[in-house]
Amino acid sequence: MPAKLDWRALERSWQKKWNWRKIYETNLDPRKPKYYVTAAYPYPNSPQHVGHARTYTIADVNARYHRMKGYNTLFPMGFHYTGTPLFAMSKRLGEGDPEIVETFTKVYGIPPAMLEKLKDPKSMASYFREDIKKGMMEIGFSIDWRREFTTVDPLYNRYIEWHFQILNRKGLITKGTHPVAWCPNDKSPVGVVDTQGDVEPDIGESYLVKFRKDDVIYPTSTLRPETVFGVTNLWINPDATYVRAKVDGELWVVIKEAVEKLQHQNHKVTIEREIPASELLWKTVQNPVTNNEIPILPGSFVEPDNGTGVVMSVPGHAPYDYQALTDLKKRYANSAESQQVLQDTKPISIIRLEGFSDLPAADLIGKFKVKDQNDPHLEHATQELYSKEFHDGIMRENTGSYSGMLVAKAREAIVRELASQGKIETLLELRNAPVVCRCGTKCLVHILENQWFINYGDPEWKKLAHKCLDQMAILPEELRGEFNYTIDWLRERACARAVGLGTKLPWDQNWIIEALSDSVVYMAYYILSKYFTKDWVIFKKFENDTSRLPDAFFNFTLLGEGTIDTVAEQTRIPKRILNAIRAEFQYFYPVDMRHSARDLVSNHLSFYIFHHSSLFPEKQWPKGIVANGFVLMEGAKMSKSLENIIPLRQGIAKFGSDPVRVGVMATAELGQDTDFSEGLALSIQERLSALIGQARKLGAKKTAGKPKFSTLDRWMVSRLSSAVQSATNALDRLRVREAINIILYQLDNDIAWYKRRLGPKKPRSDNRDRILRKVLETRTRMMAPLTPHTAEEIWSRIGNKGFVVQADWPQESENEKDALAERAEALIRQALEDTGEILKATGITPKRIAYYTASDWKWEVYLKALKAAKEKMRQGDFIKDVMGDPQLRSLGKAAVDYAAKAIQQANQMPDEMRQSRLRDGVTAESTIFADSVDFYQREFKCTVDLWNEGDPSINDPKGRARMSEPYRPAIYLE
RNA sequence: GCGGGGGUUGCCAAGACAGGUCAAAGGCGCAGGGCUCAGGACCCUGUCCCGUAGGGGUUCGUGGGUUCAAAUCCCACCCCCCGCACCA
Repeated sequence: MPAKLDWRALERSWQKKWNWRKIYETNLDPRKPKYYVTAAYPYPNSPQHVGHARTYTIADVNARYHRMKGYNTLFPMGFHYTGTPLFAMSKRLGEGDPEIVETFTKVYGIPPAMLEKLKDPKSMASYFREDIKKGMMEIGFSIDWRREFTTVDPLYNRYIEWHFQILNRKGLITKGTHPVAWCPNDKSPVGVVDTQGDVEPDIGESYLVKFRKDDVIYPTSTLRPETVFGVTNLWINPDATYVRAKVDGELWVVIKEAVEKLQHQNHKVTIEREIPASELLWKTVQNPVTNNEIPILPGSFVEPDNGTGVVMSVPGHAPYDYQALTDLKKRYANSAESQQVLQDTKPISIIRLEGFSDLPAADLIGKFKVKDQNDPHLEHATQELYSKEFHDGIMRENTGSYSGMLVAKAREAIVRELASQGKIETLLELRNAPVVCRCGTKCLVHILENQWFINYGDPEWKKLAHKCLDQMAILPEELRGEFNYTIDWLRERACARAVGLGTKLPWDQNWIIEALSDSVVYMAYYILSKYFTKDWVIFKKFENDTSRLPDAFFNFTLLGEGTIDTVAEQTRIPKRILNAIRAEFQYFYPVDMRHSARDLVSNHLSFYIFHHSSLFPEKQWPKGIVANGFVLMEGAKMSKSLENIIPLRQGIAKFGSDPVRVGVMATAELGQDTDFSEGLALSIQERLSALIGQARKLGAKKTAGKPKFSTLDRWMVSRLSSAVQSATNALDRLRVREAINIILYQLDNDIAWYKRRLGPKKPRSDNRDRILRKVLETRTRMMAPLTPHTAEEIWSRIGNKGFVVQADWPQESENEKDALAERAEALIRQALEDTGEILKATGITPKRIAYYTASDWKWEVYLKALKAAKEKMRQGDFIKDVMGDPQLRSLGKAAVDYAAKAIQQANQMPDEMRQSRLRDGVTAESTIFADSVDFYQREFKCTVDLWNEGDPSINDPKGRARMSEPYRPAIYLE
C-alpha cells in the first residue's frame, strides 16, 4: 500500500511550477488555432462551495483538453459585483441582523473582527472575491488571471455604457409601465432575496366589479367576475373601517387598508371621510349586470388586506359564501328585521356542472362535512369547485348572452363587456401575501412608470437569436428545446433598477443597469481588460475620467468600425496598442464554449445569445454552450439550514484538489445532478494514489533495446488505443463522467487481464514493464485535463521531461489497433468464462480439461452462412445450397444440423459483427489456444489438452468435440 | 396551466439519438474467501430465479403496438423533479 501522500504539498508544488512558467497566460499566436472558453463569473457574496466547482472544473477540463489538442486556449475569469444582494447583505450586516452574523461567523468561518469591514458592499465583494480566487487557484484552474476584472471597474462601466448605447440606437430599449412587488418603506422593488424568509412575491390579477348605490361605487374584488349573475349580497368586514374616497373622479367605498394599494397602482385617491362598517351594513346596492338590489351583510372573514374589503357573495357557487349565510341566519335568529332580509337572500344557480346539483357549493359543504365558516375544509371545497367550474362549468340560461358558454370563455367575454362600460377594473395583488420586506414592512404591488426595458420581444431580434442558436453546439443537446422555447417566450425585460451596484444608464442617470443585463457581452471585455492592466499608464487617465474614452474606441477594437487614425487622435492611445487589441479580439472571438449551470438557460444564457446576435457580426457569434446539472451532497440538496455545504477551500484542504475535481464530475452525466460525498472523495484519492504508486514502482528508468511484441502485448496496446479513442470521443462531447470512467477505472480491467495472462513475473522474459510504462504514459496524458496535479506527479516519476499539461493529447493511431490480437484474447477469455460457468454449474473440481476447436468444414459452413444471411437468403435455400456440396453431403445429418444452426445464428447477428467476421475469415483457433494452454493450466490448476474436432488421433471420451463451433470450442472436463 | 427533464436489476447510476454481442457498465451495499494481531484499509469471487455442462426462465413506471428481434422505435396512461421573469 502506498504511503499516505501529502496532497496539498504535491499540488502546491506543481501549481508553483506552472505559475512560474506562466503557462496559462494566453496571447495571440498566429501559428496556432485558438480555443476560447468562458464560464459564468461568480457573484462574490459568499464563499464558493464544492457545488460551484462543478461548472468551473468542467470548463477547466475543456480548456486543458483543447490545449493538449494543440489549440491556443484562453480561459479567463472575472467577478460580478452588480446588483442588490451584496447591497442588501452588507446592509443587514450593518444592522447587526443576527441571522446573517451567524451565517458569516459560523458557516463561513469569518472572524468576528472582520465583520466590521464587510459592512460596505464593495468591501464585502472584495473579501469574497479574494477567497473565491484563492479557491480557484488551489483547485488548479488554468485561468489567465491577467484579465481579471469586476463589473464595477470604471472602464467596465464605460464598456456597458457603450453596449447600451448600441442597444438604444438599434431601438431595442423601450420605456414602459410595469407592476412589481414593492416595499413602500424602501421605495424599491423587492425580489426573493429582499424578503423575510426568502419568499418569492407572486403577483396576480384580480377584478373589481363595481356595484353601485346612487353615485357611490362599491368595487368588489373577485377572481370570478362571471359569477356576478349569482350575487345575492355583498360582504364587508363588520369590524373594519371603510373610507369614502374620490378615485379617478369616481366616488368609491373601500376598506381603509386598500387606499395605499390603489395609489400604488396609479389611481388618484382622495379620501373624503372614514365610515365605520356599521354604517354600511344592511344597506342595499345595485348589481351592475342584473340591476338587482342586494344587501350588504357582515362577513368577519373578509380580510382587510385583501382587495378592497368589499366582496361579492355567490352562495350558489362559493362554499365560503354559502356557509357564511347559513351561519348568519343562525346568528340573527332573534332579529326579525334581519331575518327577513336573510330569508330573502337565496342562493342563485348560474353555472351548470355535470355531477352536481343546482347548488354545487351546498353539495361540497356536505361532502367535506363543513361545520362553520372557520372550518379549514372550506378551503379544499373552494379549490375543488373553482377549478371544476372553470374547466367544465357551463353558464345557465339566467346569464343572458353568456348562456351556454363555457365558464372560462364567459369570464373573458364578461370582462370585455364590463370594461367597455366602465363597470370593472383590474387590481393586482400579491397572491402569497403577506410578503414582508427585510425591513419589516408589508410589501404591495406597485406600478412602476417610465421603467426601462430591453425588448426581447422584438420579432427581428428573435429571428437573429434563433439563427444564432441554430449554429451553436448545445451540450447536453436535450437543452436545445428549452433555449428555443425561451427565445420565443422572452418579451420586454426591465433592465434598470433604482438601487444597487452597477453601471448607470447612460441617458438616464437615475437608473442603474440591472445585473442580468450588464453581464451578457463581458466575454469580449476579457480581451480589453488585459490591455487596461498591462498598459496601465496609458489607460489610467480614462479610469479617472471614463468620459474621455469615447465609443469610437470600442467601435474600432470590437466592431472594426471607424478608422484607427481618428481613434488614436481622439484617445491618444498609440496605434500599435489599438491594432494589437483589435487583432487579439479578432483572433479569440467568438467564444467557442460557454460554461454554466442549468439554471441560467432561461435567462442569462438566452440573453447571451440575443445580445451577441445583435451586437456582433455573424462570424463572431458564440459557438457553443454547455449547461451542467447541480451537485448534491451525500444525496441531498445543499442548503444552509441542513448545514451540508462544504466550502470549496475546506474541501480542497481535506481531500485534495484532484479528488474534488473528479468528485464533482464522476457520478452523473453532464445534464444530471451529481452526488458528492466524503466517501467518494476519499475513494478517488485512493485511486489516484494507487496510480502514483504504479509510477513509483515503474520508476524513471526506460527499457532499452528493440522489443519483440507478443500477441498479448499487441492486444494491450490495441486496447490502449481503443481507450484513447473512446476517451477522445467522450471529451469531444464533454462527457466527463464517461472519460473519467475510461481513463481512471476501465483501463485497469485490461491491465489486470494483461497481467493475469502473463502470469507470475519472469525477469527479462517478457515486455511487461515496457508495455505497462507505455500504458501509464498514455494514460497520464489523458489524465492531465482531469487531474492535472496527479498527472504531473506521475509524468515526472516515470522520467518524462516538461509538463504533461503541455504535452500532446495521445493520438488514436489506427495502426496500433490489432484486430487479430483482440479476437484472440476475446476467444481465450470467452473459453475461460465458459469453463468457469460449467465448473459452477456442475461443481466439479477438474483434473483434466480438454478444448476442441471446430473442424474445417464447420468454418466453411459458418462463413457461407454469414454470407447467406447478409444476402438475406432463405434458410431452406441455404441448407439446400450447403448440401449441394458433395463433401458436406457426405457428412450427413451432422452437416444439416450444423448448417441450420449456423444460418440461424448468422441471421440474428448484428450487421456489424457479421461483416467483421466475414472479413476475418477462418480464425486460426488451434494456434491461439496452443499459446494459452499454460495459462489455462495456471488458472484451473489441472492439465489442459487441446484438439481439433477433425484430428484423427482425437481423445474425446464423451463425444463432446462435435459440439464445437467456430468462435466456440467444445469443452470437456473430468 | 405552459415548457423542459426523468422513472433501469437492494441503493446510486450508464445504456435509449444509430433495435440484435443486454440479465443490462461502473460505484455503493451485502455474502464468501485471501491478507492480517485486528480491521471502517487492500485484493479476489459471488450478488433476479432455476440448473451436476457453457443452458433455461422472468425483468428496465403501466398498458397496447411495430419488428424475425424492443430497456432502446410508435401510441396512450400513471408518477416524480425543474423553470415560468425584473432575481443573481
